[in-house]
Amino acid sequence: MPQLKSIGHCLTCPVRHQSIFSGLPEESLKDTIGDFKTSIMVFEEDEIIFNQDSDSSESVYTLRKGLIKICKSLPDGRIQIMRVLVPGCLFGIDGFVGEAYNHTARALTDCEVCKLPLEELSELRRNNPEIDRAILARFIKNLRQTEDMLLELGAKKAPEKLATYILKLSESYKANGLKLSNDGANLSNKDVWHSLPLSRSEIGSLLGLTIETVSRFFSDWKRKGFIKESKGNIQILNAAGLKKVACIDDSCGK
Amino acid sequence: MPQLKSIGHCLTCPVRHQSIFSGLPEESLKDTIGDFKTSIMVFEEDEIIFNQDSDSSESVYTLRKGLIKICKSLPDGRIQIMRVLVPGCLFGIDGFVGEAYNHTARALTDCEVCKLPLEELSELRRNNPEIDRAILARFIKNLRQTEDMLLELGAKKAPEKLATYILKLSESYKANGLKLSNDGANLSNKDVWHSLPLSRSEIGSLLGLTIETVSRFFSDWKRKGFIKESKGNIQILNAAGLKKVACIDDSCGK
DNA sequence: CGACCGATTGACTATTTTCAAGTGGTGTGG
DNA sequence: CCACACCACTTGAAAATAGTCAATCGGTCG
Repeated sequence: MPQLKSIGHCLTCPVRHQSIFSGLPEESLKDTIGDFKTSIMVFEEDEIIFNQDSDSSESVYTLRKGLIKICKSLPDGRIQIMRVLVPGCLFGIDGFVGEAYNHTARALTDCEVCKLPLEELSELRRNNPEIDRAILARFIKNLRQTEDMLLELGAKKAPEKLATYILKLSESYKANGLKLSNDGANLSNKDVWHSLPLSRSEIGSLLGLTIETVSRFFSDWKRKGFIKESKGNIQILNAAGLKKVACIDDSCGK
Repeated sequence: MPQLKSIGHCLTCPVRHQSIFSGLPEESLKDTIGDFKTSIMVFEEDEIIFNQDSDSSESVYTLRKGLIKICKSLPDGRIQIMRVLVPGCLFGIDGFVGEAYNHTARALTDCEVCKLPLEELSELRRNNPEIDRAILARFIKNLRQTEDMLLELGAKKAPEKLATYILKLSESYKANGLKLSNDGANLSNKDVWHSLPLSRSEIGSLLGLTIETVSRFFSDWKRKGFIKESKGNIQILNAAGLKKVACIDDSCGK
């Protein structure tokens, strides 16, 4: 069951510097959003934060801890994952037009979420150009990512989609300096492992493929020495090889 | 060649009531945006309004006349159409973060476009809650449509995609009361024809299919009496049949 | 130990693409 | 006015791609 953990305090928020309030200097933070009350909620793995169609959108959320998947589904039950949220992500921004959410948010791992009442955030936005810009920027980034994904799904073949996914995953780890989990002993410092946030079946659901297709190409690339995998972590051994498969630059069969 | 036609006048704009200024009452329109200069530009079929990556975004556009396709492409030349704009649509809103556009806008037919300098629109937005809301609402609608499309491309099979496309096209004609072109003589008043804005190849590019696949299912449905086609116009004879194929409600194999 | 679950693998099938040939309408030039 | 080229679309046959079904592996947990 989702649970209210506490009232949020922006000053001590673990994702303060990734949040939409990151543009505000420490000293004005309190004045600006001092009386702005947010609820920290805790969700367990697989619990739903909000639901496509059925939930009406009265809140906007920021992910503090854990991972969340944003999904849509067809009447017969097929599921498409639209994107995966990492700590700092703003979501549920659909709400600004005050209808139902257009998608479902579901906890991929146990997680912690900061819930912002839509009304108050709107006002905050009106009075703070910084915050307004931050929200808008996220909006646009979100739209761009969704468009990029549309190209992936519409134009690419299975191996291209998969290779692109692995490479982008790795990119995003590098960019955010996220946890690179070394699982112990005999690693050179050039060995960079990334934890795979999604199961095979979820990767399939993200890329419009079946679990078997995902598995086959991964196996293939392991045999070819492109990647290595161990306990939910993945290592890219031959990025150039993957890039050639992925069709992300001119190295693909132009 | 794209050509400057004239300076825009919002009061006499053909899409004034679909535009982001539609919320402003006639009398305040002049005061609010009186000194706000826009350029009306004319593009011929297939000309590019702006280009993915190469063009930096300094303007936002409203389509006044004609149709535009928003596309992205892969390095090897494959093209994905993201959406098709109809008169009144705002586009190029990427620009609010001031980077390159994330996609290419290309004239599907000869068309007329109103170009709004980004700077001025931003200011206008700051000072007019109405306009701000209108822009935000379009943003969200755009994001939702893109997400919906992601589900179409990721989760559906060819016939489902195609049937959905035809049905949605018909819906949007009904919703907007757009031109239903009767091509002449012996039509009962129940015969509603919709002009098909896209060629077979473009439909394929929108749905991630080849031209042949599109053609085959259309032929199939003509034989089955689901649809009829004549000179670029299409008529739905059996919506229920198409819906069953489309997987848009519970009638699909749940 | 045994049950369970995610992942892998193989064999087969279905779907979609590719390649190639043909159709039909439109417009141009002789 | 006809012949011709051109273009979008259609159709068929073969090939590639991805999905389905089923058996199996390997790890984890009670």
